[in-house]
Amino acid sequence: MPRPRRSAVLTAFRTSALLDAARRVFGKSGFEAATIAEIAREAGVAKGTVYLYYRSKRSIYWAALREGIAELDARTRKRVRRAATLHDAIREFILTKVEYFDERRDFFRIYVQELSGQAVRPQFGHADFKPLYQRQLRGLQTAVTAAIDRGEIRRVDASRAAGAIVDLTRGVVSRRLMRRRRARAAAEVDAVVDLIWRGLASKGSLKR
Amino acid sequence: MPRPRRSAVLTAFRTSALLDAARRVFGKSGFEAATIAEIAREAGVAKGTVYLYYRSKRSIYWAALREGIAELDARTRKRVRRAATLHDAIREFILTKVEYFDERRDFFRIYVQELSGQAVRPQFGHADFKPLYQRQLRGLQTAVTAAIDRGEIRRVDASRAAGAIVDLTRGVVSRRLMRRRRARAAAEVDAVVDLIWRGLASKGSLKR
Amino acid sequence: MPRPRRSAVLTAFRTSALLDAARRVFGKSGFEAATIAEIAREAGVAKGTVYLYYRSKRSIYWAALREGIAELDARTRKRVRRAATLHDAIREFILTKVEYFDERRDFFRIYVQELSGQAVRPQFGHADFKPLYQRQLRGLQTAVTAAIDRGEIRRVDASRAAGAIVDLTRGVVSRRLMRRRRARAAAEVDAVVDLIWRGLASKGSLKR
Amino acid sequence: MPRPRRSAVLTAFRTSALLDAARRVFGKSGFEAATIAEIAREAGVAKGTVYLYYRSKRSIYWAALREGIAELDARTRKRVRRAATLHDAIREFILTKVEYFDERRDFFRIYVQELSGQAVRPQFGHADFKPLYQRQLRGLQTAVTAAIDRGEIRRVDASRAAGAIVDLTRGVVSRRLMRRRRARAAAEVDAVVDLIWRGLASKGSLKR
DNA sequence: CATGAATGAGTTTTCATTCAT
DNA sequence: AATGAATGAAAACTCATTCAT
Repeated sequence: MPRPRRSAVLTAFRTSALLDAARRVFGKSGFEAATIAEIAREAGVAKGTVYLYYRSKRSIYWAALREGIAELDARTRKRVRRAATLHDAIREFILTKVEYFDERRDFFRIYVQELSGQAVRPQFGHADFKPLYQRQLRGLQTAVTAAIDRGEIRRVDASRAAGAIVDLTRGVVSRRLMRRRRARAAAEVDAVVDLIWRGLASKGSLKR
Repeated sequence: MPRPRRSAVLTAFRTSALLDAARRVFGKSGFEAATIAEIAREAGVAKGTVYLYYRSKRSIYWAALREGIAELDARTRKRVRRAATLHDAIREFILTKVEYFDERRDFFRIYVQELSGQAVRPQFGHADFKPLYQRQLRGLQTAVTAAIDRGEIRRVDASRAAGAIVDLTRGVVSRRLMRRRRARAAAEVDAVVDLIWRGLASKGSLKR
Repeated sequence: MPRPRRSAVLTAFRTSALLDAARRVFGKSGFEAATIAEIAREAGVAKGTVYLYYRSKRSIYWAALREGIAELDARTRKRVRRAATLHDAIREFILTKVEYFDERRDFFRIYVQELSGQAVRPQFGHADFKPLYQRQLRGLQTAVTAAIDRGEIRRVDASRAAGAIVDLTRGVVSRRLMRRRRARAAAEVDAVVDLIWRGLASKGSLKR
Repeated sequence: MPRPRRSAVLTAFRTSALLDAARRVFGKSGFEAATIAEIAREAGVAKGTVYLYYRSKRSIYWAALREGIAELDARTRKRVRRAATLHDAIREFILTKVEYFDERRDFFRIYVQELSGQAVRPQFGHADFKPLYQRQLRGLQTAVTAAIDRGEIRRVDASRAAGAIVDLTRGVVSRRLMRRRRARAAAEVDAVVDLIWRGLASKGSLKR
């Protein structure tokens, strides 16, 4: 295996600096209001240089988004995989995201806006984005189905359950980031996990 | 004091046509990408006419948003007020929104983007918007607290419960609108109400 | 002689109100920044009405300018005519203008800007304007020539002398209007008349 | 700290071309009627390029004005400083301006309009402009005062005398530029200097 | 590879002027 | 005659993208 040519190292270096900068700038201003000039300045390069690595403003935006999602996805999968029960899997799922976005607030701004955009204008999103996002849903769905089969929880629509977990996760993260002082992550996560867990696991019919 | 405009009717007519057009255009493209020219064309008037009724692009955007939210809020309050139990209140809450946004997909796009924006950049957004949105949360919170006092549900953090209801509602609506063919609203709503209800009402500790 | 038809009265009334308003508004903002809407509002009529009396923004501007100049010209001629000597004629000339513009500051703004414009872009001014303005110069020139013939003053270039009188007049008025508190007109005028008079009347050669 | 622009030469070149163009265009049309597009065309660059060097239409206007005034001021001071007597100082003062504006007619248009604007709406105008202009007046005033002290001229109000010199200068320049064929500068200047000099220097009382 | 000057399409907003009522 | 709603041309300014150095 040839060691990377100088240019590969350089490329990796620039790419990383540019994506960092992009995340900050898009996170601060949103896609439209962000400018290539600002990203370049933030990354410490000239404007033209951005175009040596990315074809367009959109494309650096997608790249930043994709990288963040991929990283988040990787972390999530790693931690969820270790969970022995669905309960723990859900807890790890939510906790991973809460912790990740606590670290990367800027990225959350991009992520959530894009997610809303997706929800709302499916035709627009980048082809790469939806699958990455859907994989999460499918992962949860599979876990839920397995738990049903194991008798851990009652028979629920696995797809809807997965959706609900995702929705509640987003809600927790959103509200955390809106507050100036953030509560301990574990406490907040446990509360929402408790809610969803009762929702999934309680059997029989409840008095309304 | 200027005598009244020749025709309040005309103003109402134009205003309404412009807000309709604004909703469609902002819904399709988002705030930044939308153009006044397109809104004008869509409303069947000349560009300058828009400025006879609204001072700026932002202001017609807010007007469209405000009108939609006010209408949604009114409908929601009316139906929730009639509900005898928290269970029914939650059901009506969600159902009202599902039905409203089924009718007004365009508006959902604006609404959800703005909501995400709020979550993410609270300093932006119009002053009018947050209160209108927070009122919802407080309404739910009050209902939850009352239900706890009546012993309908277990002791939960009312604020978190309200947040969860809002999050799940948004999720349901989002996913409905993403699908080409929409399921019956009632079925979908019942499923999510069931989930949240069990989450709130199930007492004792559950095996994990 | 038929008495004026109603419409003639009305026309006179409107015209006068419009010119007053125009003077104020053009005086306050200059030609470009002034708007027909503001003139109409100031005159207490609707925008469209302005166009019943004047064909265009330029034309109401010219009308306001012309009226002011004509009035100023009339006053000046009347007072200058009475003067027995050139010295008095000059004094009356300057005094009339100082007094007139003390009364009508707004008009001075229009007048002086237009005069500068004329000086600078002769091709632009309205055809009516230059003659009105030149008549002043010729009047002074004639008076100077007569004074030379009478031996009141030394032989000077009458045209240049007339120009100098006009220039100094403008300067006095300008500086008066720039100051918050205005000195007595007579004192200021006498000072400048003294200067110009010595300039014109002193004979022989002076040590330099 | 950004390293110096690649080429200060380029900046100087563009700046100069743009100011030249600005002078021509503002001179032709006045501030309001001039357009950035026309300035750009005149300078042989694209519209956007203007904004690389100046932040706004106003700012290129001020820059053109300031440059012209500064140059004129420098020339004037240099030549006036050399004059041994007030008579010569006045002559040099007027002559410098006549010659300068003979070269730069376009600039005169801007200059005189701005001066009128100042006279008439002091609150507008750029902060830099008034001092630059007032310095002239003060310079003349000082020279007049000194001449009085030396007994060169009679006791006159120095401030008024300075004003008169400025007014007459403007008049001479104006009238020169209005004519198609211009007389020799010296002849015209001498005539007006003679006038003002007699005005200032003639002692005793003159028959009126 | 990197730069940053140049470009010009595209957007918001204003306002003189028209014309149906 | 009067109105004022509607029009759309025009202008300042921004910024993604290109390309000569």
